[in-house]
Amino acid sequence: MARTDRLLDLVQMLRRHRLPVSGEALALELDVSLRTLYRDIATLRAQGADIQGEPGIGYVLKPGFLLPPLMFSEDELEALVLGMRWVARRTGGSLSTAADNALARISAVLPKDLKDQLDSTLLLVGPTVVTDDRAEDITLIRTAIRRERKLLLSYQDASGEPSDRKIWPFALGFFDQVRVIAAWCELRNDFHHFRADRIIRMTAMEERYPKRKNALLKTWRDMQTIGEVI
Amino acid sequence: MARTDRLLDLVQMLRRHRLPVSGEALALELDVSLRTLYRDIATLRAQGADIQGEPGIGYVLKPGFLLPPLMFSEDELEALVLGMRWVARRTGGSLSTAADNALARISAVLPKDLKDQLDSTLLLVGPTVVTDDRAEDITLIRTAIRRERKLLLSYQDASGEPSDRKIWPFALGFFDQVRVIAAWCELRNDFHHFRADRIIRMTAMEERYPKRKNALLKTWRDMQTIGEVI
DNA sequence: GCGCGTACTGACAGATTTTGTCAGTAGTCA
DNA sequence: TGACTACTGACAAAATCTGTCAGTACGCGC
Repeated sequence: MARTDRLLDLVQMLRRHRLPVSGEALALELDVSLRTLYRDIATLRAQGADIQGEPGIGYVLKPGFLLPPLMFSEDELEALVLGMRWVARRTGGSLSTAADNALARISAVLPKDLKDQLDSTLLLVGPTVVTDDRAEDITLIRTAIRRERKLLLSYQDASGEPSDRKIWPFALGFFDQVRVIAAWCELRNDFHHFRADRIIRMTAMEERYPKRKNALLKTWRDMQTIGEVI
Repeated sequence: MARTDRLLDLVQMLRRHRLPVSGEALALELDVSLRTLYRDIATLRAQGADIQGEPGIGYVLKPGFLLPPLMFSEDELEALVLGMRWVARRTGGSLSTAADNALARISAVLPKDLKDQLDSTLLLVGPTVVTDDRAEDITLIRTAIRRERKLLLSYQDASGEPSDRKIWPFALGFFDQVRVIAAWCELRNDFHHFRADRIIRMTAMEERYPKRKNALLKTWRDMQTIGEVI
């Protein structure tokens, strides 16, 4: 199974490089000939990897990762299906789409009888009563968190008082009725939660905030009164 | 990649047989020698398949399935993580455990940097306000649905009136605050929803109900007023 | 246009892996 | 005990993978 493992390594290498890499460089790193590398690229593409190659430039992999062969139990299949259905119905934007796609991807490689079992999994997700925010905002928030970028908020707090805030978002909490951004607030100079349904306007900034999101989460979790919330 | 494909086929074959199958029969069906089959079994076990083999008996696979190598996008990874977290926190019983396991399984095969990204996915699920039912009941209901077995219910309807019912459960709906069993009720001779928090006592019966759960679901969905609910 | 760097393909022989055969051990059931 | 089966080791044959070489095509800078 040396080849299978090498294919995995190749995907990881491509993931690490953001700029185009030449096939020659990849072949060198994997310690195989260029010809073999081209064959490996072809195999990965056949398996669904979105690898772009341009003559004179090199290879770029659309962000993603390869899962090796994996065993799941029946219960795990049901959990997977229910979870993806929940995300698809309750989050919105690109996350909903991703949940649908993930399920479709799994479904596509399953033998027919299992596919039927998956499609007919009788765990259903009820309709939402959440009416707070536009679906696209979720994507905006997620991107800001992932890239550690500041957000500009026109916010209305519990008392109805409006304010403009610059925040450092580091987590997004999904509650039954509402979504909450956990962030550092520059105005208050402290951690704060922002309910998505109280956001009047939101703008993604290119400015990076000066801490790591994981560090912020850790500090925030250590403050127990808040840590218990999520 | 002939071998990889054959391993997949082998798992499917094992899934189809409920009773022990001899290695010789499997080898014949796969058109390989017995020696090769033993090697394949060993490989699958190394990959995590729970295959039991007993001399003089044959092989049995603990219900499960094998996923071939699969590409996922970053968004799909986030959707997967959030979905599993939701199932783990909000369902209970064996389904929660399955969600945790599924995530752990995926996490285990990921390269370190992706594992970190998975662990630190900052989409969180809020605490539940559901206080309706014991977690084990979910498992009981799921099993009854999967096996198409009747359930005996001591139920208290909306007006508080208690009643004993024999039902044919075919779906389980997850709402924000409550879970609902969709079933055919022998007492009313009609479809009915049963809120899990109004169930006083529940017993799984060995008696099979005389229809297919998918047929019941279809009929039920076609009755639009109810179909809109879930 | 020309040269350079790169992606990509086909052919074929050598290297590597997989497979079959054979031989043998050990466990379970009747 | 005998029949049936899981499992392992060794080794040569078969199949697959790999490297080398030769060639085409595309984009970019000069």
